[in-house]
Amino acid sequence: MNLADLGQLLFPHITKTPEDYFKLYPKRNLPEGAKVTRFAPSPTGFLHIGGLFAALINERLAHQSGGVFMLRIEDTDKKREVEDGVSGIIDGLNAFGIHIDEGFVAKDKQVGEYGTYLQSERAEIYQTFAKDLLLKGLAYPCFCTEEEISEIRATQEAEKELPGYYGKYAKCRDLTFEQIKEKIEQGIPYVLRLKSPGNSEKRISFKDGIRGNIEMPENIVDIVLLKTDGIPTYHFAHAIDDTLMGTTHVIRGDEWISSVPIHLQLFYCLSLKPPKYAHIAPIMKMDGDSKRKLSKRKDPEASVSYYSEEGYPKDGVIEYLLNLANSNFEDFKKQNKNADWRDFPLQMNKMSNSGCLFDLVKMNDMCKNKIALKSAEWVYDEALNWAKDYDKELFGLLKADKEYGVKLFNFDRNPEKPRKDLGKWNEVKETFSYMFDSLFNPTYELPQNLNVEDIKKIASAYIDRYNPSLNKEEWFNDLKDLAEEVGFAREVKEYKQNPDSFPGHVGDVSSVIRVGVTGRMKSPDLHGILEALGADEVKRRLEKFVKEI
RNA sequence: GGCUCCAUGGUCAAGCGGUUAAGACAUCGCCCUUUCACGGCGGUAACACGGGUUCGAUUCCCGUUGGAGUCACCA
Repeated sequence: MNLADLGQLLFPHITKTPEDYFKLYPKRNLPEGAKVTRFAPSPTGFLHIGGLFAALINERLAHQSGGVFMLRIEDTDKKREVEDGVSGIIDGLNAFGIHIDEGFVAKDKQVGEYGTYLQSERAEIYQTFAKDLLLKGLAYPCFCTEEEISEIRATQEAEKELPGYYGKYAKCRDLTFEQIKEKIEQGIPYVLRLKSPGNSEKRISFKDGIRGNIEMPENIVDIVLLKTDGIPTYHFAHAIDDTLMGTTHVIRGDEWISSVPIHLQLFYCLSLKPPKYAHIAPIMKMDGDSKRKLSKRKDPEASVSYYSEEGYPKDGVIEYLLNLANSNFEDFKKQNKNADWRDFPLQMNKMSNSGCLFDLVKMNDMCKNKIALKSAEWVYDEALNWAKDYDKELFGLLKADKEYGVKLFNFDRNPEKPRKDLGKWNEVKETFSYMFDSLFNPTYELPQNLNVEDIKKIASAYIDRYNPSLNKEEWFNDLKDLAEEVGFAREVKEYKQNPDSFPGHVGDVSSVIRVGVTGRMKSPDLHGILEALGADEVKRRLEKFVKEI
């Protein structure tokens, strides 16, 4: 068969050659060792936490080495496409501080010299390379229908043979030019397949950046290069794009690991140098008593939008992910308490190669530590910013009085003994509900060791007694005076020595006031709370308390 | 089922032939303390199993078992 004729028949519109594209996209001028990486999602509008994880690893490795991190959109499957599926992904990445150098940086904005970074707009490029393969006798059109393919599959399954289009099953491999021409003229749809030079006896090996050496049988399947619509499959697009874009390291989910033989073969057939590969283990969750990948459909926490909605501090999420990637991240944080996560030297070879369970409890703890170390102003700003999108009521409350808001977040906030009661912003409202009149709806959890008479007596006595001008020590001394006046022990120690001589001690007195004012037995620094609330409000609340219990 | 990867406490994990088998989260107890939180101290808890190799295996090899991924004109 004359391959040139075939090329003309199948690709009459392709006039360029691969060489033209190599000239168009020259080699990058980057320092030695700089990594060029990419995150290449389909535009489904959904950013999976595993996707964020992969993007983070790629971004870190690129930027740590003075390289480039790209965002390419793999929209070669029309069925999966969602309207405006790109924004959700970019917004997610941006929200978590993943900086994109090249490719899509916003919904309709691409930057970089190696574009377009939208695969559906690169059809001509892929077809040029496909034609080249065809001309070299390494590709052929296949007219098999879906039914024929599944029949082949069925017999292979019955015979316990390797499934796929190859060897004797590859019926279209040996079509003559005339047969092809006739089918084309009849308008029968076809795909372009690779004429795999693979040998099932041979094995290939490669070095995975995370998993080390891996050995697998060579690919022998005549995989689809171009689909019926002329758009490439992932495999083919990967080989072309990552070559032209100068990707040095392909770091992706480990569901791709079994496709590596295909990819290596593709590079071989195209006479191109393959990139280095690294495969990231998926993030799992417990389902009954087996592990499984976090699922988009079943698990709300699979989506990064979940973390935004819940109000997890962005850096807390990223740091948890970094900790999952390299467990020595925690040591680094211990030594560099306030360091930015970008200062941590991430190492690819320290990544785990089996999927880990996503531990929301641990992440929450990391977030608590994160928030505990920040200033009250920062907490106020972040909480406000979260509330703006997710809690209108809280937003109104915080917005109305910044000074008051900052004061709340400042309770017990000192650098030596930071209070850790907030892990995410959606906990703010409940945590501080008693600090806002409109949210204050107490059920009064009473101290079990006191009788109601005493509680009423103490609360009543304090109604007109609170003096906001007292400092903390003076204020507490006054509480001790009050304790004494109602027959309680002035000091806790005193009470513990003679528990039978007193109905309670000064701590119980403060408990009564705490419950009266906040409705609960537990709270941060009571002196601060009273001060923030103000004498009038304290009085009002205690009056209400005495009346209602 | 074929191919591939993985296997240390409940979870994330150090460990690379000789260790009292780190650390963090969770959990329990004690201390500190006007409550809570923080903090301090301590406890419970692990090398899947069976064979080798070796003076010696958590560590190396082989099997078994278990788990995960993948076998599309989806990425």
